[in-house]
Formats: sequence, C-alpha cells, structure tokens
Amino acid sequence: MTEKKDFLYPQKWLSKASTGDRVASELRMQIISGWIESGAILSENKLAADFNVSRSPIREALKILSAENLIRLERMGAVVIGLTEKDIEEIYDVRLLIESFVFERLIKIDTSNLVTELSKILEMMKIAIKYKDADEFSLQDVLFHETIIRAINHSYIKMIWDNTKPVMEAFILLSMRVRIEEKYEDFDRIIENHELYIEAIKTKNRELMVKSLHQNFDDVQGKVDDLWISQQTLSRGVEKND
Amino acid sequence: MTEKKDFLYPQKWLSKASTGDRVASELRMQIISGWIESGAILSENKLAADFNVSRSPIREALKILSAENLIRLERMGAVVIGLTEKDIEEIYDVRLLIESFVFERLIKIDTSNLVTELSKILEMMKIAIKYKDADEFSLQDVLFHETIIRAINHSYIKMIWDNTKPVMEAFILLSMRVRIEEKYEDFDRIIENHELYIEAIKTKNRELMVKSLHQNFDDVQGKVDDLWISQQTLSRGVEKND
DNA sequence: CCAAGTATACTTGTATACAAGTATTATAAA
DNA sequence: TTTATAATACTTGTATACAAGTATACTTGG
Repeated sequence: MTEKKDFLYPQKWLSKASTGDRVASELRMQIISGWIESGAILSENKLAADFNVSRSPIREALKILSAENLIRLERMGAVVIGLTEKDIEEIYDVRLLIESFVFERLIKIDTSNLVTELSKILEMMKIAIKYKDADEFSLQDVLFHETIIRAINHSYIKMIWDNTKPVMEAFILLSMRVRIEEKYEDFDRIIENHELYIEAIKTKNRELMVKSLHQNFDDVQGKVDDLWISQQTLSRGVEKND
Repeated sequence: MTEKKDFLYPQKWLSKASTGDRVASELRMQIISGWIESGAILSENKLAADFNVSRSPIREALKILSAENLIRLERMGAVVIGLTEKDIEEIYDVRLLIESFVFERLIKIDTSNLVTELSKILEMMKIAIKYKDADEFSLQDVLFHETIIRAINHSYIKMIWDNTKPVMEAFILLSMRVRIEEKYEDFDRIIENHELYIEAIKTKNRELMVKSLHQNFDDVQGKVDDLWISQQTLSRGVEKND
C-alpha cells in the first residue's frame, strides 16, 4: 500500500487556474523536489489516471513543463530532466541579467510609487516570517522582484520573467520551507538584502544595487543545499508509487 | 468571393512539425505581417474551420502565440495583440542583452570550432543573397545567431532565445523579402556586420563585438519600415476574409 | 539455445463530443 | 420608445474516441 501524498503546491494559489495549470504546478513541484526523479518517464495516460483527469489538461501541463526545461517531450513518453545545481546557477544568471537591465531603466524614471509598493511587500514578508509562513513568504519574495520588473513596462523582459518564474517560485518555495524551520535566522539577512535593494532603487545607486543583487545571489548556494535537504525530507517515511 | 492566399511561412521548414506548430507558424506570420490586424478576435472554432483541422492543434497553436505575446487569451476568443515598433525594439534589447552575456562567456572558452561553423553559415548567406533567396537568407541569419548562443551551453539563455526566436524569425523573414527586392545593396552591409561579428569572436575583442552588435541593432530601424511596406504589399489586391 | 518474425500492448497526435458559462439578440412589458 | 427578461448562438475547458506508429515480448522455425 502506498501512502497518500499531499499536494506540494499551495492549492489556494490556484483559485482560478485551469486543470492543466494545476497539474503543471503540482508536477513542477514534484520534479523540483525530487519526488519524481530525473530520468523518469511520464506517460500521458498514466498521469491522467494519477490526477484523475483526462489527457487534455495533462498534455497542456506537459507542454508547459517542457517549455520550462523540466521535461523533454519525446516519441514515447516525456523524460524528466529535473533541476540541477547548474540550472539554478543559470536561473540566477538570468535574474542578474534582467534585474540589472531593469535597474538601468529605473534610474531614468520616477520610482516613488514603486518604492512604496516594495516597502509594503517587505512588511508582508516580515509578518510571514514572524508567523513562520514559508509559503506566504515565498509568494511575497517572488512578488517583490516581479513588481520591480513590471515597473519598467518592458513586455519582453516581462516575458523572460514569466518563463523563469514558475521554476524559481517552486524552487524558492521548497527551500524556504526547510529554512524557516532549520535556519530561521537566515531570514534576517534576506530582509536586510531586500531593504538594501529598496534603498538602491530609491537613491538610484547603481553600486548599492549590484551589491544587494550579488548578496542575493550568494545566498543561493545555501538554497541549493536546502533543496537537497528538502528532497530527502520528502522521501523520508513515504512510499513512492510504482 | 475571397481570393485564396498562399502560406506566408515556408512550408519546407515544417517537414516534421505537428499540425499545431504549423498553424502557429502560419498564424504568427499572418499576425506579424498585418494580414490579421491587431485587435481582431480569433475563435478556436473559426480557426479550426479555416485551417481544416480540429480544435486540438488550434488550441496548441494559440497557447504558443500567447506565450509569444502575439495574442491574449481571454474568456471569449483570443485577442490579437500584434507586433508594434516598441515590441521590435524590445526584442532587440533582449538580443543585445543575451548576446552580450554570451560573448562574455565565449571569451573564456575555445571558439575555433564556432568560428569555423559561423564562417560556413556566412558563406551560405552569401549564396542566398546571390540567388535572391530571402527565405534561405533569413534561415541562415537566424541560425548564425543561434549557433553563437548555443556555443556556451547555457540552457536558460537558450530558453530565452527559444522564446524570442519564432517572432524574430517571422519578422526577419518578412522584412528580408521586401529588402531583397527593393534594397538589395543592404545585404552587403549585413554581411559585413556578420564578418565583423566573427572577427570579434575570433579575436575575443569586446569592443569589436559591441560595435558589430550595435550596427546590427541600428539596422533595425530600416527593418521596421520594411515591415510596414510588407504589410501594405500583402494587402494590395487581396481581399480579406470577413 | 538462438534468431527471425509476428502479435500485442503500449505511445502520442488529432478529431469529436459534451458541459458550463457568456454575450447578444429578440421579445415582451411598461 | 425604453427597459427588462428570456432564448439563442456563440465561447472555452475537459473528456473521450480513433488512428497511426513504436517498443516489447512471445512464438515459431531452425
């Protein structure tokens, strides 16, 4: 008998999502968390049976995951690629790239509204930490950066964000869940980083921005470790479906 | 009676593509060329009838175009967004961003094989010009830049490329078709630019790369004009379906 | 025991069917 | 004439059906 596994992805974030999106979100979490191992082969029929839906939304989900480079669509089944440490470094390459670009644009425009909005989000993050709500914290963290990116109204930079966001969100979600329990003090540093970021935007200080961005980036190494912890935690005492 | 319109997208490039991909490629061309005007509303049923396929591949195509920001999926029908001058500028922002990033990586690795490959592609481009084959030229032009990007083996930079490529390809295709007839001499300059680019990679000369990239970028203004010419050419003497 | 060929149980891609919801249009009442 | 209501003709989202192709496993002949 295999133990029933709860959803990894917060269901309340999916209030008005289609079945395909739900399946994609859940599969994404299962792949990134290591619950579904890389190399595994997913069949549409099997997934449809597992999720108790038809093949239509499953196909939709697989297309999404394929665009995110988490799986590779082949003739016979979708091969799980998974998320390696290299992938995470690469995602942060891209983040660094686009957020630097965004900052250069921000320098040229009025950012007072943006700063206000970011301050609000930061306060939300603090509350989330106070109540040890890793999911809410992750949501706000991602929203923080998305808000910055949206500020410059650049649809193609936004597109890059949209394409990397889901994987990043899942990754952050998983590592924060571990960290909020086992490395609670980390969050002070994260908050500090974000305050620095806001300050950089407010004062349009390029150096400060680079500094805060890189601190954020350095923080990733720890996050990678946490992902592995997360993967082991998940496997602990849970039987896997065949 | 409405005049039968040929395919805008080269059919031979779709040898092993699915129906959904074909429809996406064709619709993309129709949208970017202005044949389908922005603001138009596409219904899955109508498209299925037009293309003589079922709704499944149509849905697939619409998802693709939506990810490319060419349409916006809404409750009732997909609204055509189209490609504005701003979009094209933004695409080139992204190209500049990622190709600069790629160049920084190229400096650190052996690029002799890459240079050879690029030289080959460049010769193909010259032949295409000689025979006034705009489609072949566009194919090689896009391949040229893709080859450079692939050289650094960065899956997320590659992902950004994959996401912008289709729109760029369609745009280049349309403008080259006009230019090869009406501005044949332009192509000397384009070839020159690419030679400069190869030279920059060979000598790992950052300044030269920036120069050739920006020359490429400056060239875009002309391309935008050509797109409008292309749109008018297409409308000339052709009746549009209701 | 081994090899070749065939049957079978998969796979995806596309077409069709059905359900639920929305905008529009026509009708009826004031 | 105007407004409210109801019928209708759309829309998408999901489920199911069918077709074509592929890998596997078995069977049959040597």
